[in-house]
Amino acid sequence: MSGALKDAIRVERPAKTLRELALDKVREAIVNGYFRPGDRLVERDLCAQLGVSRTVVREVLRHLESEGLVANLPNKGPIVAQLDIEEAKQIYEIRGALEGMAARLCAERRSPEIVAALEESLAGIRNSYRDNDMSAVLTNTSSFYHTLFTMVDRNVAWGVVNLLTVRINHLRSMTIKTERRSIEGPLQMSKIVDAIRRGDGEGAYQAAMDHVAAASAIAEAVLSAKKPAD
Amino acid sequence: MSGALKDAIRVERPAKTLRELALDKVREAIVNGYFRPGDRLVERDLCAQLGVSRTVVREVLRHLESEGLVANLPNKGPIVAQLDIEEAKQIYEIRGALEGMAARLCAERRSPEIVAALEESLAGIRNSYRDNDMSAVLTNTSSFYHTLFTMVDRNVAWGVVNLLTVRINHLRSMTIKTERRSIEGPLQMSKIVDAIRRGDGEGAYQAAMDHVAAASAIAEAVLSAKKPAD
DNA sequence: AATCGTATTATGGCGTACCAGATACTGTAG
DNA sequence: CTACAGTATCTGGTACGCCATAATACGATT
Repeated sequence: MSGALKDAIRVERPAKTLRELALDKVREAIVNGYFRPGDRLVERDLCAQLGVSRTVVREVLRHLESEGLVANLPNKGPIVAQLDIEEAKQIYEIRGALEGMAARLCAERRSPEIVAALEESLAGIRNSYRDNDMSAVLTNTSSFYHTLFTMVDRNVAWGVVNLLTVRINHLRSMTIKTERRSIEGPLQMSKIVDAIRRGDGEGAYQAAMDHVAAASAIAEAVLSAKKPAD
Repeated sequence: MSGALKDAIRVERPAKTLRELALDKVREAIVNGYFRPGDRLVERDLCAQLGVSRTVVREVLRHLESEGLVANLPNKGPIVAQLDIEEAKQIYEIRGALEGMAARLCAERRSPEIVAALEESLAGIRNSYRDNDMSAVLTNTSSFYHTLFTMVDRNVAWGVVNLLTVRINHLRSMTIKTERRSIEGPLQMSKIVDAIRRGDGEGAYQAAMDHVAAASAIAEAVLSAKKPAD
């Protein structure tokens, strides 16, 4: 049997280790608010809730810690990381720089496939907004940026953006619910696509920056309006 | 006792857990080449070498995995991550974008303190080159960028850059050994400082981009010259 | 009654032992 | 000399136990 083909019939295994499953569960639980920022994450409780051993739980906590989703208080143990407004702004800023970079690269490549793929994602976002399916808005937005990065083979930058994005996920879900966002969001994204279509690197860069800047502004408003009420 | 002062007399403790110590050890061992890319990291061997239990070793390996220093082959276990040239280029590119951003912010702030701090680091680099102390070159370079980011309160971006940098550390130690680098490197960095001094945001951005672009080019040359000989 | 010391509890940090499943290695029988 | 079975190796995962520390509750002493 010669190399290239032997993968074709390879039996697909679950392949996910228990640890990875647990990791996803806990991350999701944090991201979608089941665990609130500041909540303590007691190892033995998590063992019970997840139905896995402490070893696995601890590895998961370590992993989330290095993702910035969990903070570890010395002698007190892990808690869900608090997101302060300053940090959130920085994350948006970084995303702007990287997404702008990717957008510029897409524009410079002048490939119709990229434009097509982006427009498909964009259509998905519009549909999700129309259907009021906010969770779908998030995943489609994610896929929009995913294509933006991967079409120009920037998987590392995409990884970084992803890593940062989970930390502000609850902010994201709040910003997209803002009234004007349902109109302005897709509009700004279509400006990115337009610039890419005309091969306007600088324009694409600016449009991408503008989009996250807008998101950042909304997030800041939301966050500063909420913290005092805490 | 009123809040702001109570930290002043706080007694500080060692606070480092065994896990953190082990993490640093292993990371350093990978970064400075004691473990080579592709080497298997057998858990029980590490236990013996580090003198700690498997629990700790496993958590450390998970952590390094999420840092990208260690890769995990399913059912075969962890190995030291291989750095392919494509990934290295992407990392340099991201650093360029972020360091350029930070440099621009520094320039726009027009603060003499920033310039002073940067020049001090730069002097340190020059001295280290003069003394042929390559390890000191690396730490001083690191401190140069550290000030670049932290002086404008961009600690998140600094974290990202740091995370990425460890992955290309052996490349860094090769690029700085290049003949011309000892002259051109500091020269390019002084251009960044100059632009910041004149408050030229765009110039600082470009200078920072140029610097990493040069590093990237050298790294690519080094890497592609070495891989075939492998 | 206020304060101080002590016991208890909760929890993380760490270690050990064990088992199951996958893989790599090896020696032997045909 | 090959095929196959057995074995060693290693990770993935689990269970359990011990110790240190922090917080809290409680009780004693002045």
